[in-house]
Amino acid sequence: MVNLIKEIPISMRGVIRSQQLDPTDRRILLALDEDPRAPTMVLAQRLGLARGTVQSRIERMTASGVLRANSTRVDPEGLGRGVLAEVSAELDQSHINEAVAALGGIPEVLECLAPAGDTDLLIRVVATSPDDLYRVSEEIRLCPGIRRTSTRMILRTVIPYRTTALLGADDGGGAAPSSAPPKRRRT
Amino acid sequence: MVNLIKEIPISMRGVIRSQQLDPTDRRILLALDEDPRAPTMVLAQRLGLARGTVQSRIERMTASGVLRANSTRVDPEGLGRGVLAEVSAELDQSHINEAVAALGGIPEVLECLAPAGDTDLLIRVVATSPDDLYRVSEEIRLCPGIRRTSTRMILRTVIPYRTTALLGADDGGGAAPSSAPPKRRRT
DNA sequence: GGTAGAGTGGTCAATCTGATCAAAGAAATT
DNA sequence: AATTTCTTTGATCAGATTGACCACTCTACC
Repeated sequence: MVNLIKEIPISMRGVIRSQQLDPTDRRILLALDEDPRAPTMVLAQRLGLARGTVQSRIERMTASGVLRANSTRVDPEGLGRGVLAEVSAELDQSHINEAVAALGGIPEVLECLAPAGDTDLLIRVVATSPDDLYRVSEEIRLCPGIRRTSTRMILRTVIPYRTTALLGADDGGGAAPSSAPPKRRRT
Repeated sequence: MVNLIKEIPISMRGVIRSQQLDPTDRRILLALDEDPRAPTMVLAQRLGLARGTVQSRIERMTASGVLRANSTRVDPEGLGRGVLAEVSAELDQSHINEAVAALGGIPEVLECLAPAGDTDLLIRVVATSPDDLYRVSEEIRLCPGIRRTSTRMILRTVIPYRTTALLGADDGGGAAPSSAPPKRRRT
């Protein structure tokens, strides 16, 4: 087991994000779900906002990094990668950077997370077939710094990735959570 | 343990997708990473394609379901959900549909996968804090049909979700994998 | 009260759009 | 190989939209 927090310098999660989405941003994002390329004029009319507001909000969100690349919307199945799997990996402490760099060089590696607990990395991968998954898993296992891997194939996506419930959460403003414990009223 | 393949009717993965992205689609998607709302005129010029082609390709991809909702691009951290975790859950076979429906009703549940192996569901969740994560995990645990859960907090995103390597893979056409075993040449 | 930032509505020339068309090219079928 | 079907291309047009700019208003903060 290794401590990845200090050892891995490259991280999106470790970057302090200055932008929090306010209700207007979120309304805009929900509207963009209908048509991600809708003209700002149309969005403004639909949302009852000034056109300049919609424009500047979209620009700001785009510039701030709070939105991932558009290509993250692509279903890997559309690229012939119908098999999804999660690979757990234990790392060798002296080759952490090489391991991560090597993993980043494998196209089928979609994402790589460092969890608390009994494994060092959780790697989300895709493949064209179970046999191809074996190949990808081997490729991962042979990365420098990878000591041990375990592959778990995903049989079904029961609830596809979604954020609309978070965006639509009625929580009054900024980043306050909608599902926080209710405030106690004085009685 | 339960067999989720037959029991869960609602699934995106189970739907047969007719659209496979060809090299032109993929070039367009890579160009859209620079600016997801770039005018088709500009994209066409950059890609050396007719404007009508870009337009019809984007329309086709949009209509086919091969792209997820735009809101999936949102980093939950921008919504105050800075804590990410994976919850493993074992299900009670007689309440599977209720379990899934209940999970779908929890805004912090981003995604729900059914893996092969020793657990029934892998649930990706977010929360505002570790304490909030405890609350979310409890909410999940109390869903009908959930028999046992285990929560693993993600400490760091080592490689953020990305598909560009798959899109940019030089594999000649359609959905053929670029990292498939090389064809044996006759010698 | 003063200041800074955000939102509003308006303006303008340039750019873009959706829709349509005919022709050419590419792919699929017979 | 010939035929059919599909896709791409380039062109056209009136209307829509854009980026940039402006003055004004509103809101939040000091």
